[in-house]
Amino acid sequence: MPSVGRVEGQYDPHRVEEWVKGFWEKKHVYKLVKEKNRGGKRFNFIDGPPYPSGAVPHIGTAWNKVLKDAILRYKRMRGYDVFDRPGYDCHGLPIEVKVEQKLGIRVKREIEEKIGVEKFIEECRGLALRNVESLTHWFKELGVFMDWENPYLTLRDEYIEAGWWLIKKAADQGLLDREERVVYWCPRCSTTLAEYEIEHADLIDPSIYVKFPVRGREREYLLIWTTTPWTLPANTFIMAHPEETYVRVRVGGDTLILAKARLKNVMEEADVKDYVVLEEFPGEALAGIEYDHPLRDLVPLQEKLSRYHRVVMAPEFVTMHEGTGLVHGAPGHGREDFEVARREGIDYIASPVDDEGRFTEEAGKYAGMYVRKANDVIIEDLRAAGALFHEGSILHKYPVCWRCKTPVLMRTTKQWILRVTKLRDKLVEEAGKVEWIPGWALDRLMHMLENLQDWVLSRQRYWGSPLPVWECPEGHRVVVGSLRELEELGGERPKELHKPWIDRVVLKCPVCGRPMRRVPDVLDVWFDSAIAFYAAKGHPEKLSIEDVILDFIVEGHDQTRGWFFSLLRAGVLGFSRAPYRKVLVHGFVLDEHGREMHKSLGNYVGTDEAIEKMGRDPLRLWVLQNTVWEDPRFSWRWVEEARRDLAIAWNTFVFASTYMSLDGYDPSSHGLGEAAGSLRIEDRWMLSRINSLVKKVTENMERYHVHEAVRALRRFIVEDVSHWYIRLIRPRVWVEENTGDKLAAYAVLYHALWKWLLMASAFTPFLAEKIYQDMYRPSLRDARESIHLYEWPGVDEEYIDRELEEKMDTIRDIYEAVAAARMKAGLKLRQPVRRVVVFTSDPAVAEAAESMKDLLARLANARSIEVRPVERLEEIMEYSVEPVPRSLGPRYRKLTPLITRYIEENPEPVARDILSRGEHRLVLQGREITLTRGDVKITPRYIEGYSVVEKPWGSVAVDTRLTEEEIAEGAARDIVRRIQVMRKELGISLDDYIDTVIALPEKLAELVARHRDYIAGETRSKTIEITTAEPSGEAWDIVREWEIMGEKITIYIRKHREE
RNA sequence: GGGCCCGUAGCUCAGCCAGGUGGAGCACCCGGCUGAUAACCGGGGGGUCGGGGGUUCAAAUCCCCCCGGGCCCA
Repeated sequence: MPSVGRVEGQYDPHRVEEWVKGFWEKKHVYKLVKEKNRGGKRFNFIDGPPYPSGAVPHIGTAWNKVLKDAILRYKRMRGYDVFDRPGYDCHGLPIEVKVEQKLGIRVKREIEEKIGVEKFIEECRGLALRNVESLTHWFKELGVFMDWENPYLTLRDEYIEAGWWLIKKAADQGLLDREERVVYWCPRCSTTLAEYEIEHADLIDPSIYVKFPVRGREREYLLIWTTTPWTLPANTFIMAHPEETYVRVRVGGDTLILAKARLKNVMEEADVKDYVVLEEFPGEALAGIEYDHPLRDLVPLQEKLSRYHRVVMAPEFVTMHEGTGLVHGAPGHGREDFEVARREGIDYIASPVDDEGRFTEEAGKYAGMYVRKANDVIIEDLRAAGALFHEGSILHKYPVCWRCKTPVLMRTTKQWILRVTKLRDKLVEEAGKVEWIPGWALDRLMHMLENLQDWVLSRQRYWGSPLPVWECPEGHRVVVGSLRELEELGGERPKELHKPWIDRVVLKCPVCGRPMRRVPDVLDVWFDSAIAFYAAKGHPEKLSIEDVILDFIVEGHDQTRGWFFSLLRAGVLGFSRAPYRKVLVHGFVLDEHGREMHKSLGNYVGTDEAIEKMGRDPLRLWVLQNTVWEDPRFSWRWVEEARRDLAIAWNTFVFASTYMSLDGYDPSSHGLGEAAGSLRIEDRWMLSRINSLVKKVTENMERYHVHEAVRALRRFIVEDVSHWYIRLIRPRVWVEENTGDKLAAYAVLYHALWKWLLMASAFTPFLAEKIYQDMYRPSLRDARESIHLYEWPGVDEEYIDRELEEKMDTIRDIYEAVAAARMKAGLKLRQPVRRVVVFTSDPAVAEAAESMKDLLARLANARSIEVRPVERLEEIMEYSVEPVPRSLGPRYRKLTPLITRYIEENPEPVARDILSRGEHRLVLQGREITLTRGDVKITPRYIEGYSVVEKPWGSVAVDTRLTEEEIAEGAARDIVRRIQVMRKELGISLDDYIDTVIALPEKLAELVARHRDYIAGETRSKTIEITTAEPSGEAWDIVREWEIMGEKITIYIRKHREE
């Protein structure tokens, strides 16, 4: 006959988790879980690939994976066949940089010169794969059930090939193009830098105001401000704001043009006090004004540029926060300038700077100078030309190379782009069809789509997917969509698709027949992850649309602009659809002060450390209970708190399983059906609560409010089960015989805990598994190998009784008042009292107290509960009344003492009349006297024998008058408790018997003796002696002195041995 | 500089969408309880609901501005 097994010992996460880990491994539980739903309804999910630059995941990454795990476990429990392949984003500069550091490479060209690309690539791959392996280890440690044997890796040939397909597809639509772009450039490393390779550092730079002479005007100048004098040789135009007001100002013999809003600041900075505003006019009026470059004689390039020199309107780039309101435009050195140049139809983009940051011949006098060093020379030349209005310096944030901290330059280069701007309307439409959780994620994305830029695909690096474009000397171009096409074009399949092997593949130009070589660029890593939605599964030609469109993804809110956005672009490019249906956004884990976690700040917490210190389930519980889309603050204290709550959950199961197994409880023969006739009100309450809980947790999981689901589960086990239900059923469980009453409690507890455990298995899978194996598995016929092979519990609507749940809340409230009233009276809960009176005029409270009288009496340890309307509170009140002579004296003069005495002798009627009617009339010495509120000071108090506590809905009074019988019972319970403490100290098992002697003074002995049988029963005493003398000199296991009701008593116990 | 999010007790957060007497847990102090006890129960101190303005009979809640923090971008 199956019966409930036993959960034992204190909750030790590491002990539990190590065991469970081994169990899952040995029994191949993940595989079994997958097989269970194979072929069922699909849940098409994909893991956003983390970047394997480190070996141990950040705690925020742990959250990311655990969140996915909880959701996928839930979906599997709901019967879905879940696609759960994880992935890694393996290419890119961060890995290249680490390898460069390892190999001692300082400049990019050393890669080819010293190491060779082949070796370099091998190193990059090695580093990526090692980190992939390590990260996978930690994700498994966290209990994340994903297909760790088959992750998708962006470095694999099949993956790269899948990417080629999309580029070909884009090219076929005319969306692949090549054009000049302004990029960040590190002059020391001779390379472009992406945004994420830029840091901002405090730097001191020149801050100069330069006068550009207006063509055809005498001593009239456009005044501009710049902190990068080295960009002046490439000046092409000047930008102004059409809607701002500008002024002509006379300074000395010069006329300067600048924005009115900046005038005061500029003059103050230049320390010019004498200036006269000649004219105000709108910025619009400046449009088209031509000027000459002050350095045109020194810089040959300026000959080419002079035809562009005029003022153009650029409201989006001209601010009134700094500068002069006239902005020097050098499209070769700035993105905004570049944009304006394009808009203005300027086709010559000057960028006279080489790879190492030196001026080229075009810059004339400055040729060969390192640009930042040329600043001083340029300033002197400006001064000599009479063009320098003011020179100062500025401390500002300036972008620097994250690797060598060199200030970066902006420089023009040719880059390959995807013209996604042409797809904007479709992107907007598709983004709107997706369900975003929370909704504001869509706002973010839409904002970005409004400012949509073309996608710069190419990078001049090594470790990346190769751009599949080949060109011949005639300028003919092919885009290769697959390896098959490569071979069809006369190429030989290389060893692998990375550089340098792919660069050796030479094709034959289909137009002119000449050899074609590959454009040496690699792809932006965002392109790699963008195609994961299909590339993780294979080449798109072999996939159906249902394979490709994801049901659900979840990542951090930084990915709105990252992965969510790039997936959307790739989805629309490749399939004219958003590639996902629902997107959940999660937050960032900050340190306990709300700052970002950084290794350099010393506030970094790794997953390894968190697991080691706190355990996996506590960590999981903590991360999962945080509001999904907000940024939680990490502190060890919170994880510790989560651990403590799990300990309470664990103890709940220890309690249940201990008694059930002791009694050989078999749920299959004494289940809820059998218990139906014996259910007490608290049982019906518990059944209602657990089903309400299942409903609530399910609803929240369906809308991906994981934190609400987790909080509800946590609250339920701690408060409803541990703190309340178990407390209520405890006495029933202590009964030795298998009464229907006890079995009903078992059935309910067993059932409720099982449903809870099933739900908890999605969130704290280790704890749930261990409890299942220890307690539930032995009790079930056809038990499954693992708890993770069960379905999500259903809701038994017929058990839900909202009214009962509300009533129980009221009972808890009343009970709190009773406890407070007892405390005021110094009556411990063990001491029975005659009665408790609930005074209320709230029908709901009265109804609850009335209908749950028995339960309330048990809780309150009262012989009876009475419910009365609140007016009758008066019956247990009395009033002390003091006359107020200051009020009486002036009115009644000599009568005052008599009135005073009257009041003191008749406090009750005086108080009642004044309180109820506002006055009390009396006749003294023939004179009618009316006492009102001001004449007396009334102090109400409760009569002796009651301790009363007030609540918003009424009052609760505990009758504190104890009879001898009640005192005797209290004493007996006191003694029972002492003996229990001693039993526990003795370390004997729950079902052992003892022998007991209680030695105590005569006056107590009689009282205690009345409850001799009760004491013996509760303490499992086979023999019990109540005596006033010391017992004979037999051997006792424990002897202890106690003080009860102010008297010394001595208790002797020993383990009972059968003769 | 822009977009989005967050700001409520010492700490972490609920309450806000659908306005109606500000809550929980933790921490602290006092008292109690104890056969799941590193637990639990009762009481206490603790709040300009980030600041200011507006709408309203009524604002933590709705609207506007500002400040601080986070993410993304410039």
